[in-house]
Amino acid sequence: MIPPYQRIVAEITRRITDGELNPGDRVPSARQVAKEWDVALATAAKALTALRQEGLVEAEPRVGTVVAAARSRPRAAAPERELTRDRVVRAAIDIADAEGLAALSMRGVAARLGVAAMSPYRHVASKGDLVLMMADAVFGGMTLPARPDHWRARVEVGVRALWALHREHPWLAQLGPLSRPLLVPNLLAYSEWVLDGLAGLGLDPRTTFDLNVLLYSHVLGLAVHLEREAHAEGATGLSTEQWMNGQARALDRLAPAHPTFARLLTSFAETGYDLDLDALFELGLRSVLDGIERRTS
Amino acid sequence: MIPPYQRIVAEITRRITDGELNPGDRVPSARQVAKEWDVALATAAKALTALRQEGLVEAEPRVGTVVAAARSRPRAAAPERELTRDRVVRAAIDIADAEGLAALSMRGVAARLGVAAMSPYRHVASKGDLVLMMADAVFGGMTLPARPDHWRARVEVGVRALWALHREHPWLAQLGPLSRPLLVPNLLAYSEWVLDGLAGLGLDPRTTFDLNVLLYSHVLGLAVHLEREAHAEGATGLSTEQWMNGQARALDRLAPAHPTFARLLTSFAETGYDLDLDALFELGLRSVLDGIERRTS
DNA sequence: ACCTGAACACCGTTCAAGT
DNA sequence: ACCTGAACACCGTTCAAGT
Repeated sequence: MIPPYQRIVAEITRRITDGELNPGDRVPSARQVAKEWDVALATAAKALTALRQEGLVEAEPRVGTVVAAARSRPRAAAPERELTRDRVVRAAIDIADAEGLAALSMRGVAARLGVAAMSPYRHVASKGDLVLMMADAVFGGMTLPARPDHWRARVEVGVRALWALHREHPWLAQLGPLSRPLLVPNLLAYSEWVLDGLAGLGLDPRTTFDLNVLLYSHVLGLAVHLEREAHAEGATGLSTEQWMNGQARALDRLAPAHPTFARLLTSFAETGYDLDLDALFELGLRSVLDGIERRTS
Repeated sequence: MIPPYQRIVAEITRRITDGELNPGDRVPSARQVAKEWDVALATAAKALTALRQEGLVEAEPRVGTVVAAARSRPRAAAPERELTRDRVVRAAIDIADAEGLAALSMRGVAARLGVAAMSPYRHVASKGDLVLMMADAVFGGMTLPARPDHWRARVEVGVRALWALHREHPWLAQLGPLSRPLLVPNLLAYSEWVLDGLAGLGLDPRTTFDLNVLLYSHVLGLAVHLEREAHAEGATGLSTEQWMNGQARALDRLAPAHPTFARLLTSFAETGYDLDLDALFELGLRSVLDGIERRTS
């Protein structure tokens, strides 16, 4: 008995080798696979993951899953290249960027690098260790411009850079408070920048630290939505809009008990409602900094 | 070859049956177990989990792990009580409250209820389904007082209740944006409350929805810290203070590159620094509401 | 029909066997 | 000595065998 996901893998492999699908072409999404083969979304996702690990397809961040270029296909090749900690960390970041932190496994990292399952363990102590190194690596790539003079401009620049980093790597929001920053040395550069800005206010050390945490939390709270937005569609197989349409009947039932919610929601019937997280980020940032300014003046 | 964690289980079981440890007494913490048996913290935690699943010990939320009362010990007993969806969901909430969402497993739920591993599946479709039901159950228990007249008081009361709920059930922060609230009907009651408050401002529907998301994110961003705080000690085996002391040398090395951070941190040398998340929550809430008020006046 | 044990395809990690 | 396959103790979930 061949498991269903292997039948899907075999068929998509055939389409690629037969030239029905060419490098760069989108392969069916998990949602489409689920429909076409009449399987659960989890099974469809598994099939796509298997194809990805074989190097036949690649997750193109803002496009979907596409057929890999022929020369990148034998990913298990190039075994002469030495396995380094850096390559392990970078492979893990690639996986987390494309598929989320939940899809990151030590075995998956090894497969992506074409090495034995245990080989990464020569370079990282554990999965938790690897995740800290991933965070350190992306914080190390954070770019902060020339230091503005005014405290508020300094803080804004720093927090915006943190938000931009979370946009690029939404899995950062799943790491938690990083309350022990010395384990992620490159996070210190960010903290130093913001604390330096806040220090311009001459508040007591405790309040200064607190405000740094509050601003970090503001980014975190909104960034949590980023990862879910990126993967929610795959999980339910529906876009927010489709889902809203489908729930219209349920909404009618709920309307009597939730009049304000229902009234507001119906006003989105034509235009739709999509969350502008960037605007919310700016609104929250401005509000908090205004609040600080009012407190100290 | 007996796995190390089983040796630990056997020894602690002996201490309980021999009366060295009595109901209500604290058993060694994961940290203490790790030290006493010279094993990794993961192994120690595993031993305690096994004892918990046997019903010999219980996680007492703000105390630690204690010996269970004799009569509650044969937890696998009382099999005559029918397994219901409600009991499955409640057992899962208990586990998540005591040990975090990461420690929640379908098999663990079944073991806690003394039923076969597959029995819970007769009442929930999947683990994801169970988690949604858990969220719905705790949102259903959320208490909102009489409706204040002023819009701002209404919003404050609602958001504070949401924060209180996250304090009680920190795993709520791991659920993500819950951007499809109809799947968690009881969350709608909260949204309705806050939207009703915000509607008092007469803003356009889009901004009203946005502000609801911003306030929700504010709670989420800070609540993320709650779960980690609760479990960070177990994971590293050190309190924040112990850890800070231990890192003093590392700090000295980093001080030249991070002068502001180092200067602020040394000022905590005697008093220590502990995050007052409740104060930060209030500060952020006030700032955001002030910002809204200023925008609309 | 209802319930559940066995099985499958995963995990992270340990450890000893291979080179 | 360095590397890695086999093994262990888990997962969530499917499915067929048991009652």
